[in-house]
Amino acid sequence: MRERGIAGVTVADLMHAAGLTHGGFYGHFASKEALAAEACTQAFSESAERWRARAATQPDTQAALRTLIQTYLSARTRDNAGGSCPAVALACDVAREPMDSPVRAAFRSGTEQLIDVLSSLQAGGGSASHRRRALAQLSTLVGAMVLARATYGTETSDEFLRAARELLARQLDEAAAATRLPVA
Amino acid sequence: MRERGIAGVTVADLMHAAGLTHGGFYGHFASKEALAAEACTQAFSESAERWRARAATQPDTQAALRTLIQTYLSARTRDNAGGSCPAVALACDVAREPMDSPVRAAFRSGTEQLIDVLSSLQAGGGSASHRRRALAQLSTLVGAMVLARATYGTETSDEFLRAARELLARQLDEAAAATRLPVA
DNA sequence: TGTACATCAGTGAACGCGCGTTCACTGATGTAC
DNA sequence: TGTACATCAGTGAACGCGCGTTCACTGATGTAC
Repeated sequence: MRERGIAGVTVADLMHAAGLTHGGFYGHFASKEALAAEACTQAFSESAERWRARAATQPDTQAALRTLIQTYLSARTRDNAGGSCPAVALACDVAREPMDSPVRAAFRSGTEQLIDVLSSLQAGGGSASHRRRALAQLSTLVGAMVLARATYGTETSDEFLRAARELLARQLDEAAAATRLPVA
Repeated sequence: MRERGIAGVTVADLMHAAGLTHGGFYGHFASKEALAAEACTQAFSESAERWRARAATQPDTQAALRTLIQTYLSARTRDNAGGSCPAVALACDVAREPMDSPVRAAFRSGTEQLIDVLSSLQAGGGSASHRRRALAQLSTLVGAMVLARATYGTETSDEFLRAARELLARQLDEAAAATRLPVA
């Protein structure tokens, strides 16, 4: 679903992939929409968990954040739409869902999870500033990936990833410098 | 089409909006896909032209860039999906199009137009650095807008816009300072 | 252990709907005489 | 000016297809006696 979008996956496809026939679907889910919402929730949880797990292997939060950025904005992630961040894959779909859609709700809380993980990796400053930086970083991450995917196959695609990586890295350098020399 | 996505608009809708019946569509376009490509091209041109026109009313490129960022990342733009940046509205759709799709090609060259306008508003450094900064800025702009639209109706939606605005503004301040005091 | 029955996940044909596309036709417009 | 004809944008019924959803049915599993 992350790869092809919600509308791009049919109930028959899904059931076939599960080794079943399409008729049995409604024994498991009330509707395709209900499944989409659950899939969305799960994809975000998995993503957030993976971020946390990878961060735990790093010496400090700064290194963790840098690694996350490098991994996220890689050609490998770009080319693997099916297994990567649901925020990128589903954001546009969700933006067009009706306001009361369960998929929308799932996206909302999923996004908050990612923001929380990113916030927890910020250094220096209070929690409000952590959240602000996390939101800005997530925007850049998601934007660069969306644009890199849309321009896939061109040089510009790689350039988007590289430019965003550099921007975020430079920003971290400056934040680190500011922490070491406060108000200097 | 920007508002509802390519698949979200039917040929009958379009023709009805034009005051005609759906049958006549194929007298104007070879297929729905052909129309989508043309609409994409036009939307990007219009967007780039509007950016250029607004920039021309500003005292300098720095002011123009700041104005562009403030206007782009406003609640007004977020709520007006139909009339705003096609990069945001169509990126996800395009990412799922086949590689040889005419819509993809239109998106590609449209994106280059926006990059060129943004590049032309950068101050200091060479053209390679201008392009790099433009790419990073566009990533942040698009990402923040996509996420703000997907989380529409929550406080987080506004926070995305604000955080991205602040990030980009701070970045411009630093670039300006670096230009005034080079290698100081 | 053996038999009858209830349960229920899964089956696959069928339904209804909406969409992109086609096509025979219409009727207004412009042109040739 | 008037008449016959060609052109062609637009019409709207129809087609084919794919999809979400329903439903009567099957057949394996577990339970009660």
